[in-house]
Amino acid sequence: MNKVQEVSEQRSQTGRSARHHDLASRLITAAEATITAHGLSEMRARDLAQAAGCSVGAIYGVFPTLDALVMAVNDRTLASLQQTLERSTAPGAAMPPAEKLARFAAAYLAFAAEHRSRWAALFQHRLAPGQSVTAEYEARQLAMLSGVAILIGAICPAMPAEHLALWARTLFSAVHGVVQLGLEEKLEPVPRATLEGQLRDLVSALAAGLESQSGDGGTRTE
Amino acid sequence: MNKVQEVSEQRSQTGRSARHHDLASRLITAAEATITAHGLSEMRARDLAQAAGCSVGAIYGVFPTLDALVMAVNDRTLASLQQTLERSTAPGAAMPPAEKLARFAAAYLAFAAEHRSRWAALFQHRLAPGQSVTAEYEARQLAMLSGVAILIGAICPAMPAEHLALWARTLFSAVHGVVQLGLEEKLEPVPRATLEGQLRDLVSALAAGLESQSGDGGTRTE
DNA sequence: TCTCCTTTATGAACGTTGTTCACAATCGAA
DNA sequence: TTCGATTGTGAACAACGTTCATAAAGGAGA
Repeated sequence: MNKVQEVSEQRSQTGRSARHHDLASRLITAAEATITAHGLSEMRARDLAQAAGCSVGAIYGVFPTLDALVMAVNDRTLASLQQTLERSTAPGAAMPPAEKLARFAAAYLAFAAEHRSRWAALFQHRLAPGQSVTAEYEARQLAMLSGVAILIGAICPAMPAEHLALWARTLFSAVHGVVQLGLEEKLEPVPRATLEGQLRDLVSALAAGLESQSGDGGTRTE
Repeated sequence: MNKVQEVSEQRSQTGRSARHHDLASRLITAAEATITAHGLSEMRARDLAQAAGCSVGAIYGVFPTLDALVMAVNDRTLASLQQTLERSTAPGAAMPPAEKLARFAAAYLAFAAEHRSRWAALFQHRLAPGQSVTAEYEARQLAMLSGVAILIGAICPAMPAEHLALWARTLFSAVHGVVQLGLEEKLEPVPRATLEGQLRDLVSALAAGLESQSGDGGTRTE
């Protein structure tokens, strides 16, 4: 980047980069709307261009690929999910940690069910080989996991940090699995109330198991 | 179907239907090989036709859609998975049921890791709206779940059958979730040994939790 | 074996993708 | 205003799943 470009970017508030950012924003909004309404598989470059009020080619001046646009939507979705989960554990409230975990799981199910398509897009979308995920995206994932780790730490105060991190991943993954296979339509769909019960039982059984083996605490790697 | 066709089908062992079946078999094999080698997303009609020694159009004389061919491959994969899981629990051997569950989970991980693409295809592939899954497919899913239910029943003899079925689904889903998010490459991939540890801990914690609350046994649906 | 009609195979063509590119419009600095 | 670089345009491109007019093949009756 040469000096002329640098200066111009700092000066013009309504210049190139602002328009750039506006178009990006409109495209993300359009993509999000499409995914919400009809799912990731119905997202089309030409439709997005029309919805965002630009030409097809303009998309590629902002995003290198439609996949990058999907990732931008996924970034937003993950941010929303993270906020929802964070609030669900009611950080201020006095409550048994096991109960907080149960609410966490319930909140995950609620989010997945209420924003099904956007949530599904988080997992349907596979990134091209060699490509990695946004730093923000990774940070949010870690934030969600560390929230769970804190709750588990409240149940097992003696557990070392690395084990807490692993258990957090395990518990999160287990909850995710129940939600995913539960909402999957490949087999007969499980009723929402049944899924809630499954999650409650899963979390309480895990919490009980964690308490009872709180001493050696698992995660052995022989 | 008229009477002439009926008779001819019974007579000719190397006639129409046999060739039909042969081509279907070759196509499934080709599709399976492609998925194994390069993943579901690299499967192409023209490549399959070349590999199976037929024209592109001939595919559609055997399968209504490429999706149907994928489902045929998935049927095979699920059959293989079911067999693997069935054997993993060593039905004859005397062993604590919790240990059998642990081996079940380990076998699931091993299958997913060793046949990654074919296993992934089971979940990547979404069936068209209104379409359902093969009867065999559903039967195999139920068989896997009932295998888990039996093991859980050995841990909680007092638990009623419907609760066993639900718990089987929960445990299976939880294990699946750990494996799926563990093998996912969206975040840094978790080492295989760590995943094995996670699954061991998950299963033993769940088993402990199940034993301790064996009385009321959960799955409440208020 | 020959004939005839039904059934099946063929691969060019079709419609729809994501992506690119020659060209035109636009923008910002002088 | 003028000019050079940047950005927007939409027709064109390649690749995809699927279809269809046409050719080939198959089996039943003579």
